[in-house]
Formats: sequence, structure tokens, C-alpha cells
Amino acid sequence: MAVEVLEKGYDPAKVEDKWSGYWINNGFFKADVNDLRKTFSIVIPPPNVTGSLHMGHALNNTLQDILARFKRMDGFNVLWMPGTDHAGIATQNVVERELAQKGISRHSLGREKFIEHIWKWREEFGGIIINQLKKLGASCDWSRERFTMDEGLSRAVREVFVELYHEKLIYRGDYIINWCPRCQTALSDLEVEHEETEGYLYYLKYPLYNSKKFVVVATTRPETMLGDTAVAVNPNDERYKKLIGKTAVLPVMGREIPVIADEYVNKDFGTGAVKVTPAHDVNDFEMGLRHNLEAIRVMDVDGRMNDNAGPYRGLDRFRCRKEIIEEFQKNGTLKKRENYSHNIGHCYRCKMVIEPTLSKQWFVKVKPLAEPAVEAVKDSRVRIIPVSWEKTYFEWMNNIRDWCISRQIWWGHRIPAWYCNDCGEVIVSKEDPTQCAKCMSSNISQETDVLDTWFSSALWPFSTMGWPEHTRELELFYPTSVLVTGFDILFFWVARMIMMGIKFMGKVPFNDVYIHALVRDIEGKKMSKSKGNVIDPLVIIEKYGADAFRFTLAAFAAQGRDIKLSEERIGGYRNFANKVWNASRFSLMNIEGYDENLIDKDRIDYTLSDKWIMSRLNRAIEQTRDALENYRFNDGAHLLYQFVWHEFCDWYIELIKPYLFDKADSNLRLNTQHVLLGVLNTVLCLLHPFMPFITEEIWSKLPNSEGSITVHQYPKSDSNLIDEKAEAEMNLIIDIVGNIRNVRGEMNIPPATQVETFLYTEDRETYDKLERNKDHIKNLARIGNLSISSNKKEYKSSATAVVDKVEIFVPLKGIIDFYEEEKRLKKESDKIEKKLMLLNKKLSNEDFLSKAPPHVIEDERIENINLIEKKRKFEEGIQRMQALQRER
RNA sequence: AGGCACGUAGCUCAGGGGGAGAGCGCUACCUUGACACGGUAGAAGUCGGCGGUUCAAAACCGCCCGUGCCUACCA
Repeated sequence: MAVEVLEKGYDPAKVEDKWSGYWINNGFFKADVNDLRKTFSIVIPPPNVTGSLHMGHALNNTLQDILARFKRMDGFNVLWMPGTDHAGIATQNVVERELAQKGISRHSLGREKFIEHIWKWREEFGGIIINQLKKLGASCDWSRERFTMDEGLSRAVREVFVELYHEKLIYRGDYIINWCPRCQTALSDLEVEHEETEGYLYYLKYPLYNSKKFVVVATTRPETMLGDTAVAVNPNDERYKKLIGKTAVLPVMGREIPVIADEYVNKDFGTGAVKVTPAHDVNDFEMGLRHNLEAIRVMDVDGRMNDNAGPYRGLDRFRCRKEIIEEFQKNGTLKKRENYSHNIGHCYRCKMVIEPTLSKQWFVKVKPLAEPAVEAVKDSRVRIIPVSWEKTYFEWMNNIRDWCISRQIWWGHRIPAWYCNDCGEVIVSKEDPTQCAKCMSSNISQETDVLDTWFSSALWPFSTMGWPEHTRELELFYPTSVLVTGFDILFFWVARMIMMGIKFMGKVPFNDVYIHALVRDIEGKKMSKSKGNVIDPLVIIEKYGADAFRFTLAAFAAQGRDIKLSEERIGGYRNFANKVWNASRFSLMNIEGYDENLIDKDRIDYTLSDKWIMSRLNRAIEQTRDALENYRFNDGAHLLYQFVWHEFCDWYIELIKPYLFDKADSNLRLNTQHVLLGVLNTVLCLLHPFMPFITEEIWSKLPNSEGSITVHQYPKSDSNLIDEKAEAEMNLIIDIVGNIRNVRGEMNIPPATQVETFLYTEDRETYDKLERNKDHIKNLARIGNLSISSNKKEYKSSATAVVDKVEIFVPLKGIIDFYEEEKRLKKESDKIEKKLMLLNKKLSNEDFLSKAPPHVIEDERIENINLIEKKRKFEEGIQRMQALQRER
């Protein structure tokens, strides 16, 4: 038969796009609702529409793809649901910035026009990340791509909001929230990033009413003093007992404010007296409630001081801080200023310093939702892998606070609440109302706030499958099999999905949560644009190929450890891809004349090499499956690497070369070709989830393959093919060859020199094994003349080695340096001696003999006997070398 | 402040109660009919420190040191 020979090296760029297109056009990744096989489903953690593929996405999606491809091949009806999320604040910021370049502000456009603009933008750029995922090889069902702002998903959002509102799990109220003056919106607690910042602690003197005395308060945010409505001390603080109930006069504003007692105050911090600003601090707000204090906002939405700030009205908050301190200094009422380092909250989107502000917002009452979500993990309806994350999950869920879900931006799901402008009634409804439910006035207006993006993401596992409709998809694919994600969104997303899933579907959204590491740079730092340490996955794919890149990510993805990505490592796996390519190339170059029909499969006479490789292969199959079933991606990658390179290529291919090259024995040749192609075929299948492109490319050239490898049966191990005897025999051969090579290497014998070798053993069985594999030993160790004997002869001027019951003699007359050889033997002998000493100590220890398990003792005894024998042989060798040196 | 990881060969990291491992790098040799993105061999580690449990600890426990991360309302 005519065989197409592969090119000399693998060039990923030539084949990747071809196969991406082929897979998608042929619908291999489509989930079928009429398919009755068992199902496997994953929903993608939706990337931001504004995003482009970064290392985190690459890792996350590589792991999902490995699972999806594995399960698809293993006979499951697989749904991998793709899509993107509308990323409210981020997207709005991006489009605003773009408009700003044209000198347009969103306010001049108006809400409706601006939103139209974003949709247009999304049409143009929103697909970028989706295409990048395709480049990575992600086998999502692209025909089902979803977007959190799609009509269906929006309906789900509304349904959930209205339901929760009617159950009083959503409420509206005045509380301190995190306000970003740049984005001009409220943020949830999670969206605030705390960062240790060097600052100052200012000590301010507040005069007491009708007195020459002062009370000194300490603060890091002096500008908020303009909104102070009390000074608080601890009720048990002897220093201040007299002051409780007295009145202080707020500097600048001249407002009379009470000195109150509250347990919250820490006697040992600062002066033990605290200024209280209920409108700009969470704790102060709560104190305000306890003591019925007025809350005075002193800042506007943009972070400038407002009308309540007296002379500082209109100033930016930081400018105001500076000027207030100057004012206190001038008056002599700034007692002191200390260096002080503390945590300051920043907006996770724009990094602006957050201003805690009293504001009317919408909240989700989380506790009633969190409790069943905690239960679900406790009773393993949701398994978190690795389990160590469970603790973090519980910790957070048990201390959870209400979730602020309203955002003062335009891009997002508008809150389905209407206010009656006549009677003030609030109407929350699935359908847009036309009139007030209470007074029937048609003078109503909709809430302008939109929902937190995470609110819609929380519904993702069922909203993408058509909920609130009762769809076939939900029936088949919900709960999903596994969620694969990074720990950074465990709270943002995972916890909330579990809450919402249980609440609205009555079932958890996924059975497993696999939490993977974060990808960092080589120094272990988080990759970020501002640090300039990002490695762009697409550049990597171009340079090394998607397969090498994916394999690297998988090999690095050990549970519970972050990934420090190095380009060198990717290069190493690029080499591996090339190795696979060349092993395939070799196979295809040597199957001329092969015809499967000529093989009588029931009567093949397998060689030792065949039995050995099939045995090893079947172990590899079993272990790979086990690794994938248990999310041990790195184990899977490593063991396949090891098997393909160091067993299949290094040994099997080398062992069978003579069989393939010898055209005389056509039966042997045919059988060998058969096994070779069979193993290669299986190896490609095993590797496919990790390296989809190269495996499909080679698969397409194989004579014993048909269709696409993506839908071919994943290998199943056959325990009948695991052959301990073959493995033991091959191990002996490998050891002997290794030892002869070692001698050659140590003695600096050029590879081209064909040495003579004698193998001596008294053991009959071993002798037979050696005889049977004489040619292999000769070929692999490059031996000219190999004698095997059970009669000991004097091999005087030869290097020696010992393997098991075999003594190896390599006569090196004229080449060998007796002194060098003696040194080499001594080194070996010393190693053995060390081991023997440890063993002897153990075996003479009464406690060891009486308490250790019998098989351990037995093993150690056998080892001891073997080592003694081995050492004796080395000592003989040493004596021979010494004798030879004396003779000279 | 609390919590969680991590500290194993020059580098990046697996492993895990009874033999110290891999990849890269390094050294020497080799264009041997798949592959120099290759082959063969080699050097290299008190498994962070100190205690404890155990017949046996790099692994389990405690403390300490170092690194990273997460959570938190002491102004």
C-alpha cells in the first residue's frame, strides 16, 4: 500500500486551524437532546465580553477541554456550554473610554443611545475571546453560545429578582455601601480590594462645650470630620467616664455633638476616643443606629465635598483632607500626626479608593440562601476539589453579609421595580407595568439602577439551559457534572451559583467543583498588564503550538499549588509533541505491505517486545483514566510523557527495528507492524484530550483509523494484557543493556566500536532469558560478539558489572585503564556497602524484627542477600584489576 | 489580627511511613537507516530548622524561621 510519509518535523501552524474548522463544521461538539446515552456537562465560567484570552482562561479552558474530550470519547453525551458575561462596569468603562476619545460622554448621548452603542461594540469586538478559545482547541458546543444579556437569560434574571423580592429576600434600604467615585456606583463587599497602604493617623483636638478642655480623637480620614455627629468612648474607660454625656464642639462646623459611650470603642487604640461619622463609616453607622445619631453625608457621588461640608464645599476629598489638616495645624488643634499603615479599599475595576457612603440600595438577604448552600457542601452533594477549599468556603458562608446588588450604571439588567410618582408605591413585576398597582396612576417610572453582573452569573448553570422554561436540556444536563474554576471567584460566583441553584432548581448546580491554581509569572507574581509580566497565550500558541501549550498547562496543574509558568518548559513539551510526531513518522515509514486482513488476530505469535509494550500500555491506560477521573491532570500528562518517550520510543521502537527492517521474515514483520500501529493508535487516543490537534493530524494518516479521533472510543484497559512475566524479563534486558552502556560510557568507548561481551549466570531460568534475547542485547548495547555461559571463565582484563544473577564482563584489552576500572568498581562497591550497613543495622534491631510487618522484613532480608552477593562480585573485580596492575 | 498554602538537585516542580524522583539546565561522547525539538552515559540534594510520635520520618504531630495568598469594621 502507498503510505503518505510525514514531514520531518511537526509544524502546528499548518494544521491547527484546519482541524478547528473541521470539528466545528462537522458538529462533533454538539450536544444532542435526543441522544439517550449518559450525559456529561460543564458550563464555562463565562469570560468578560471585553476580555481577551489570558493565562487564567487558557488554563481554565484547557482543563475543561481535557475533561470534555475525554468524556466525549468515553461514550458520554457531552455538553460544554460556552458564552460570555456582560461585565457591567468593565464594559461600560471600555465603551465610555472609547467614546471619550471622540469627545462624547455617555451623558450627552443619553441612556438609550449609550446602550445601543454598547451592543454595537459587542457585535464588533465581543467575539474576540470566543475565537481565541477556538484557537486553544476548546470543544464547546458553539451552537449554544450564550450571553448574560440575551433575552432568555434576562428573563431568568427577572424571574429570580421578582421571586426573591416577594419572598422578602430582596429589599431596598439605606446602608453604608462601598462607593466608587470614579465609576460612580455602589459595589458589593467582594468587589473591594484591600491593599496595605502607608498613611497617617491624625490626632485632632475637639473642644468641649463651655470649657477650655479638649477631647482628642484619632483618624485616618480627617475630611470626614465635617460629617461627625458624635464622639464615642468606651464606657469602661476611666479616663473618659466624666466626659460621657457632655458635649463637644465640632471644629470648622461649630456643631455641638454629644460624647457617647459605646462598647465598640477600643480603649487601647489611638486616644481611646473616636469621632463618629455615621454617613461615611460602617461602624459609625451602626453606632449611629444604636444612639440615634444623625447621619450627614459630606460628599457627592464624584468624591467632592458637598453642601454639608461648609467652607470645603466643592473640593475633592483628598484636597479637602490636606486643607483641613492645614487648618488644624494653624489653630494648634492638630495634636500630632503618626505614620500609620493600614488597609484601604480600592475599586476592583478602576483601583480608585473606595468611599464608604450611606446610600439607598437594593440588597439580597443572603443568610437564608447561604444555609442550604453550606449544607450541600457538608453532605457532599457538591464536592469541592481539592477539599482544602471547603474550609475557606464555610468560613465565608458562615460570616456572610447581605449582598448589595444595585449598580448606578447603565449597562446591565435594569432592576424590575417601578415607583409611583403619585403615591410612592413600589411595584416589582416580571412584566413591565403600565400603572400603579395601588393608585392606578400611570405616572410611574422604572428604577434606574441595574443589577450586579454576578447576579446574572449566579444563574448561569440553569439560565443558559433555558430556565424558567422546563427544557429538555435542563432535564438532561442539570445538575452539571463539574465546574472548573479558579479560587479567586469561589465567593463571587461559585457560592452564589450554589445558593441560586438550590433555591430555584431545587438541586445543586454541579456535583463537583474543581478548583485550579492561578497562573503566575516565573517569579511567582500575579500576571498583570501594569507589571508588564504577562505572557500572551496567543503568542505562545503561535510560537510553540496549542498542543505543547496545553500539555504544559496540564503538566503544571498540580492540585493546590500555583503555576509559575516558564517558557522553557513549554519548549520542552513542544519537543515532546515533535517526538510523538516522529515516532508516528517512523511507524508510517515502516508499514509498507501492511494489511490488517493478513493478520489472524486469534493466532498472533507475540514477541516479548510486543507483550511487554502491550502490558505497559494497558497500565498506562488504566492510570490515565484514573488520573482524569480524579482531576489529576499533571499525573496524566506526566505518565503519558513517560510512557510515550521512555518506553514506547526509547525501548519498543528500538527493539522492533530489526523485525521491521528484516524483510525476510514477513510474518514477524507483519505482526510487528500490527502491534506497532495498534499501540500508536491507542497512544494517540490517550493523548488526544491533552493534544487534540497533533493527534487528529496523525490519526488522519493512520491506516488503522477512521473518522475523527474526537469521537473515537477512549482506550479501555484489558487486564489480560498485563503481563508481569514479560515485564520482568524485559526489565532484565533493559538493566543489562543499561549496565553495558554504562561501562562503555565510563570507559570512553566510542559508540561505533563493537565490543565483545560475556554474560555469566548459574541460574537456568536467567540463562534462558538471556539466550532468548541475545539479539536484543547485542543490538541495543552495540555488541559485536556476545557469549552467554553458565560456566565461569576467567575474564581477566575486562570491566565488570552485575545485574541480578548475571555477571557482565566486557573485555577491554588495550583499551581499559586498570586503575580507572578499579576506581569505578570501588565506587559501585562503596554504594553497596553503605546500603548494606543500613540494612544490617535494621536487621539486627529486635524491635524492627518483632514489630515491622513480615513482608517488609522479608523484603529487607532478600535485599540483604542480593547485596552481599553483588558486593562479593564487585570485590572480585577489584582484585582482578589490582592483580593486573601488579602484573604490568 | 485570623486562616490557608508552600519551603525536596543550579532552576521549575512531582511525590509521600520502609529503595530520594521528573523536566529544563550542566558535563562527556555521538550526524547509528523517526526525531540534534535527537541519542547514550554522567555529576549534583543534611527533602527549611528544632523537638516529638514510631521498630522505621523527607513524609505524621508541635514549635520556630522564611515565602505567598485569602479573609477582617480597631478609627
